Amino acid sequence: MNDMKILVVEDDRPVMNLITTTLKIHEYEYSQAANGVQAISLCSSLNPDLILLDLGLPDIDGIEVIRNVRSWSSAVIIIISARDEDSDKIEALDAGADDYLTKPFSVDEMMARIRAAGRRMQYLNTKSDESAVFVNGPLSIDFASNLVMVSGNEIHLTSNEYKLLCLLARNAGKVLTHTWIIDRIWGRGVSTDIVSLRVYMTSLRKKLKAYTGTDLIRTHIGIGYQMVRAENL
Amino acid sequence: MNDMKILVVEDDRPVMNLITTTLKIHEYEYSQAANGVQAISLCSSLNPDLILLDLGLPDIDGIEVIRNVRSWSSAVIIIISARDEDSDKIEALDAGADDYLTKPFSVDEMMARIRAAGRRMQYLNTKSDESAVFVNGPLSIDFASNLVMVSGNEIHLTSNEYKLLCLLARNAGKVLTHTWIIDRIWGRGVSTDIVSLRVYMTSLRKKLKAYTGTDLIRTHIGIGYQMVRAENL
DNA sequence: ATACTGTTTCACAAATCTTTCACAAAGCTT
DNA sequence: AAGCTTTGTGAAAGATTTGTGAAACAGTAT
Repeated sequence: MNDMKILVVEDDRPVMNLITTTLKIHEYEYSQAANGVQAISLCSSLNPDLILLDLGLPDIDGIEVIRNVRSWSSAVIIIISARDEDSDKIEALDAGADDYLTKPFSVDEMMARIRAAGRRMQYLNTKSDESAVFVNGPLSIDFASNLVMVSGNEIHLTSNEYKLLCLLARNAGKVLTHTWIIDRIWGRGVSTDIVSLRVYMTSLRKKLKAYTGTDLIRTHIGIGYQMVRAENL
Repeated sequence: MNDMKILVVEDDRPVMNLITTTLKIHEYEYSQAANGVQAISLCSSLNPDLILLDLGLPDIDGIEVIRNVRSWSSAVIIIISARDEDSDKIEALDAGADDYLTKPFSVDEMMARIRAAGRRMQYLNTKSDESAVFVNGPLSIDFASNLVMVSGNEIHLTSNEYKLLCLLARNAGKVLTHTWIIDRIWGRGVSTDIVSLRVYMTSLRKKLKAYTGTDLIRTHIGIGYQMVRAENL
């Protein structure tokens, strides 16, 4: 039995069945909600560790559900959205969602995300957020000393590169949208283009890959970037 | 050779081998103990700088080992715990452990934490031990007599230059921000500009480089300065 | 007062970082 | 597979930050 409580929010019966059957097979403990009101209510009574949330609910807007839950829960939120809802997806991530699945999705993919989220959860719990040292595979960041090491070799990052890396690292596993990142590096409302962000991603990646072949940063086209935990790839 | 004595306390042979092999590769000096009694005994005779301690020992409770050692030693204690010893982990941190690794852990992560601990340790040691002589490549500083030597030649520094050098040396390896340095040399809230700091950096560097080609001080644009350890460049 | 030493300021050169741009590469859509 | 969109990347242009010599300033001893 996996020690993670999951709340599945989905109004489409067949999809709900597919999900719950899969969760059952993998021995996860789960509850179900078919609409937004029920989701929020169940969420507060069950306090789940992870929420699988379909954005297209019949009553409340999925984004509102995220905002509501995020205001008091630190559960990992994985949203489920149809392909042509890219803008909703971004809004959801900015509202506090952690990752997403695009319909139609494979159950393998779903399970992979859930496992990754489980590790992320555990990481957040045990590290109590403000650990002085961040470690992910060959990468380690000593926040106290402003030092970044790859495979034991110190690498030099510019101020913006370092900020970018810290954002990704402190939210490892989570998908960060372009605008979210830009807001935090250049400040809200600054006209800086996404083009600069791309250039920084290039040089950051180049430096991180100097001593290892692996690229810990994944691109989500049309959405943003994500640092993947080494054990998930 | 890294100048840190490490005591590894682990009863599981394969894990012990993994750890010691890794330490050997990175040229750390280490000793081994397979149980709590041995650990405490070796600890008092060797007085290690860092202890890697598995919580699940066959004889004494790991927490007791920590309490015992902490009562007289200031060694950095990094505990190794299995996932199901999570509550013990908290107790261990309360008892005086400094950091922890959860089994299974990667050797990369272990090394990152050991290095971080090393940096912290060095900071604490040199800070409290005023009579220590700092040595880094061709540079040596005798804090007791305020004597600075480069390649065996005594050099004369002004008061501010000396303060600056001491800050860098006592935090060797660490990146120090401009404001941090300024606060410490001129006092907090003093309006002294960063321009002066630059001028001091120039003259300090000039004097340090008088007898050696190497520049031990690295500039981090937009951030501050760092004294790099000679073995790292 | 003068010489001496150390500190701060200033102006400009040098180094480095940031942004922009053009085009290649990769990813989606049909 | 073709066409369109998004992302990656090297290089140039632009903007900032640093480095440095020299001058102005401050304090002390001669």
